[in-house]
Amino acid sequence: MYGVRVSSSKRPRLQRHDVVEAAVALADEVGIDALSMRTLAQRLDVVPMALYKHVANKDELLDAMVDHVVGEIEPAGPDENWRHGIRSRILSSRAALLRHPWAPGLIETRTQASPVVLDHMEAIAASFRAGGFSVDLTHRAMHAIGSRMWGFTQEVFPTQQPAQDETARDQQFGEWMKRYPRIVEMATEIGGGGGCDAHEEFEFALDLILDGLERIHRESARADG
Amino acid sequence: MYGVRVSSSKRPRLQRHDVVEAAVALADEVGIDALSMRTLAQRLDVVPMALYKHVANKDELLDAMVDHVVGEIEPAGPDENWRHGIRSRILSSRAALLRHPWAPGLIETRTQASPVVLDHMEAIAASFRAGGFSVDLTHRAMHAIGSRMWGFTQEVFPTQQPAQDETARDQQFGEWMKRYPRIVEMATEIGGGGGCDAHEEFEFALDLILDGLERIHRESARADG
DNA sequence: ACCTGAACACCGTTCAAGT
DNA sequence: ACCTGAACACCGTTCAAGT
Repeated sequence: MYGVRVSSSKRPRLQRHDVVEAAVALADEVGIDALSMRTLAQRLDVVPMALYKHVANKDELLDAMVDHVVGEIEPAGPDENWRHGIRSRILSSRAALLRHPWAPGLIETRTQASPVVLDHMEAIAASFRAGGFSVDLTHRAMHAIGSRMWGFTQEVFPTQQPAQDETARDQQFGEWMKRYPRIVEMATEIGGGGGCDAHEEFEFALDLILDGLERIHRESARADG
Repeated sequence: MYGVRVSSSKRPRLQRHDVVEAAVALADEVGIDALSMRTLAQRLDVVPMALYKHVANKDELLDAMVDHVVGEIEPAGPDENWRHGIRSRILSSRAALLRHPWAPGLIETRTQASPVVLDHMEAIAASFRAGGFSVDLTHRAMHAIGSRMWGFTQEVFPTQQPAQDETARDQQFGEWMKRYPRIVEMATEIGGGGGCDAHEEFEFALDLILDGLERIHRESARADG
């Protein structure tokens, strides 16, 4: 009571896993920009330098965070159909990454691929190959899927924050109508809300690419046979 | 002589444009991470605070840098064919962005779209609409293209740096062969070099998407007629 | 041998004191 | 009115001094 903390000697020794887990949780709460070695240490009730026992530097911590998130992907069981297998793996990847909005940005900036990341890519490539894709077409297919293999796409539509007072807002809208009519009609298209179902858009684009790949694969198979 | 500088009063007054241009050049040279308000000020032979006369803060500077790069895109003339028009605009966008490797990452992280950015998107959307695409299909098409509308794709293949000594490298390669056979065969596929033609891959994926859109568009037009 | 506080070399930005 | 140096509140990380 009186807010007196339990003796710190009672606290179990910090493990690398605890550090990474806390970092992921903190990033979820406050965003990746607010995650510093110092704020993380504070959260763990530890001196900043103590973290360096478990990670060589911040970059290694970020790598470990990516691994942690990618590790949450539930691998779908093997599927006879290459397309179903890849599709469900990607959607499961999407589900995992959606829980950690900062993860896509981190995956993109990592320079060294970790084993966990490579496992995911290997699994997708193996599905294509098992489906009869040539090495070359598999390679192209991986590029075509790109970051969508992680279940995210770069959001291209800006989140414009509306002006404060009503007249300024009307005026701004009028200007947009004149200069960006095609963007405005898209933004206002759906139920007037302007928001769009990101998941539906994701599946549409994914299927568009898989359709294309399937077609090319079929044609090249016919040409060979 | 003797390294004595010309009186600083001779230096023409700094303009916003100079600041942005110098920032772009500096980022090209030393990378975006090494670009700080302080290093930029030093490059311009000016006290850091002088920059704040021309940009409100660093974020606004980054916005301006994006605008500068996007402004380098040569808009292709209007094209009868929606597909040719969009394709050439995207390839011209790619050419501009390739000169500034840091630009994609910056475009992705900007939260507010600038007029220059919106102009680019508007032009592409307008091409779809002029080609007879419905508002809804245009919307989906924009999402499907995603960041490819700027001419870049997230690089998904890791740049693994090989081990130092030869035996360690052989051993590492052996492990990879066992664990990531599909990735290894893709990496070694082309001429043994392992490098792939990024531009060819880009065009392949772009055409894959445009093919798909063209097909859907044709089918929906037939259904309507 | 282990731990850690102070210190270093940076950031972006504020602000008051100078001209 | 304009400019700017010092200062503030942060960073990631080093390192030597403490136990």
